[in-house]
Parts: sequence; structure tokens; C-alpha cells
Amino acid sequence: MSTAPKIAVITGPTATGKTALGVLLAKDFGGEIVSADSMQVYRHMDIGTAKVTAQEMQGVPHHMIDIAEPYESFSVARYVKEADSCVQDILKRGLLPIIVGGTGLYIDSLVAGRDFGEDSSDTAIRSELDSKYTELGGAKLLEELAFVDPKRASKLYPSDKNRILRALEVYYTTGKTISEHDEETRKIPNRYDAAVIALSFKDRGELYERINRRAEGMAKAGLFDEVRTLLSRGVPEKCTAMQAIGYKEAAQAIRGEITEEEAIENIKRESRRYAKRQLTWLRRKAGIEWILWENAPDFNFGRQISTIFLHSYGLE
RNA sequence: GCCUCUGUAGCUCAGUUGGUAGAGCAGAGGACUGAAAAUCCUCGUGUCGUUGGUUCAAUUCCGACCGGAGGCA
Repeated sequence: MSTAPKIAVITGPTATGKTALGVLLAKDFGGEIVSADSMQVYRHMDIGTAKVTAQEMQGVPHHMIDIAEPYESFSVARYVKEADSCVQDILKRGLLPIIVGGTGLYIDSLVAGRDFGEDSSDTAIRSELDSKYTELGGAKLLEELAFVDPKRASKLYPSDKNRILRALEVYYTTGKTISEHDEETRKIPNRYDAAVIALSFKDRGELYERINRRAEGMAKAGLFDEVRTLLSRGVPEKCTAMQAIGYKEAAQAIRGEITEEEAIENIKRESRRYAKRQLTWLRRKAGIEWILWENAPDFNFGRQISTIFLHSYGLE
């Protein structure tokens, strides 16, 4: 029996109605929303991230949205730190924190209360490793990693640059391997007891059609202008925010590398693949309450199922 | 109406000098602990338009038919 505080989580791939269901449940249960979306944290990126509008919020407080500038680098570590204090504050006021979003790593890390280590991110070492990677190649760096942390190295491929660099970075800055760090943090019990609801469609084709339509809607709603504005304000084209689906493709079109029509098609495809990755992430997790829409989201149905599930979890 | 080209994986096409076939894209499955909307791994059997014929053997050659594109009157 866990003594961890109970919270609710609504997740699922993009374009499945998480936002709307979250607001409904927040009103029913007396809760506040804590967003778990790696791109909605950025200000001035509204259309392409399908950010909740004030009207959609219906007066329910939403946290972890519009908390960073697009040129800032954001990370899971910062997310956990700030989101956790939001959750704590909501609990202190006797309300239910409802985590709503599709960034699986953020949700898991927040629920676990995962510790990323205070001083294991050293930009000097990171950039040094980065140039070493380009110079010597991934195979060489993976060899270097295998020397200190064979366990981790055996799981990575030479081309998985991000993970190789991070593993080496952790070792060089803390003197501890990332495998050791992971093992230690895995032993710590979860900080929260989360009731997880995941939304999707019974038929994958239905999901994809919705994603396609949404991409077209974004283009009509002014996605290209939004990106033009960001770029004209000097947001660097290689920063984290500009890696967001929709933004990098729009930027390509603005630079004249592809047409707007091609950009829209690419946005659709990347969003479909993203949704598939989200499903892969969620599928391996046990204990999730799946709500699968037949054709379009049926929020009355979703609300009923969710309520029953949350009650069975001891939430009210 | 006649002539030419064309019909192969969801799409675009390659190929088999006759021994039932392969690329790109789309798609599918998986991994994931400080960029995660990121990063990375794996996966190609389809009535080779239909139907006769030649042949030990036809998707490949020949005929007819049915689609599609173009040309000619």
C-alpha cells in the first residue's frame, strides 16, 4: 500500500482530446491542470503546439504552459522541478492535480520524482564531446563509453549520438556511470500514486485522419505566420523549440527549401510518426486505463469511464 | 475506328536474355532516465490486369479481352 499522494494523469497520442477531457474532469473533481507537454512550455508557440486557449480552459487553472522563451533550452530536469512544485502546491490546497499531456518522459519522471542530479550537465564538456563525436565518429565514442560503462554501451548504437554523449557527460561530471545512476533512482519509490488514463482511437486510421485534418487546420490558422514571427524575432533555428513538429517544417518552407504544400504534408507525416512513437511508449506500461474512441471523441462516455476509474482509485 | 505506349507491394517504378520478383516512399514493430514533438534499432509474398496458346515451366514470348495515356481521321 503506497502512501504516496494520489494524482490523475491523462495522456495519449496527439489529437485525441486530452485537453478537453482534462478540463471536464478538473471541474468534476475540483482539480487543476498541470500540463506535460514539452513544446507548450514555450511562449509564442500557440498554433503549432495546439496550445489550450483561455476559452478551452473554462476557468480551470493550467500550469506549466508558457513558462519559457523559445530560445531557452528546456529539459526534463527543469520540468520535474517546476511541475513538482505545482503539484505540491495544488495538493496543499486540497485539490486534485491532473497531469495532462503527451510527453511520456516528462510524465514518468514527474510521477517517479526522478532525480537527474544537480550538477551533471556541464555545457563545456557537452560541446567538447559533441565535436569529438563529429571528429572521431560514434563508434569511437561508444568504445570510450564501453570502457567506463559497458552495460550502457551495449544498449546503444554508434549513431545514437544523444544518448552516447549524455552517458559520457554524466560519467565525466559526476564520476558515476549513468547505469549506476539509473539503478539508484529506480530503487526510489514513486513520488506519486498516479491513476493513468490514456486516450486513443480504436482504429489507427481514424487517428491519422484527425492528425492530417489538424495539420491543415493549423496551416489555415496561420502557422506559417507564427513561425515567421518567431524567426524574425531572432529565435535560433536550431534551438529546442524549433525542433517541434510543425515549426521546423514551416521554417524550411519560409527559407524556400520546400513549398508550403510540401511542408504541410511533412508535418502530417511527422505527426503520424510521433503519434505512433507515443503509442509505443504507452503500450508497454501496465495499469493504464485506455479509452478508445470509436469515430470521434465522445466526451460524455470518456467522462463516465474516467470517473468510475478515478473513484476506484480512491479519488473523488 | 486504326496505330503506339502502358497495366508488377498502399503509391511511384525497376526487373526476370522464360525457372513465380525488388528499390524508394508510405506503413508496421521496438527502444527510450537532463534536446523526448528529440534520438535511435528492426521489418518488403505481391492473383506480376484478365483469359487462352506455345513450353517441362510464363509475370516474362504470342493472341484476344478489359483498364489507362498518347497519336492518327
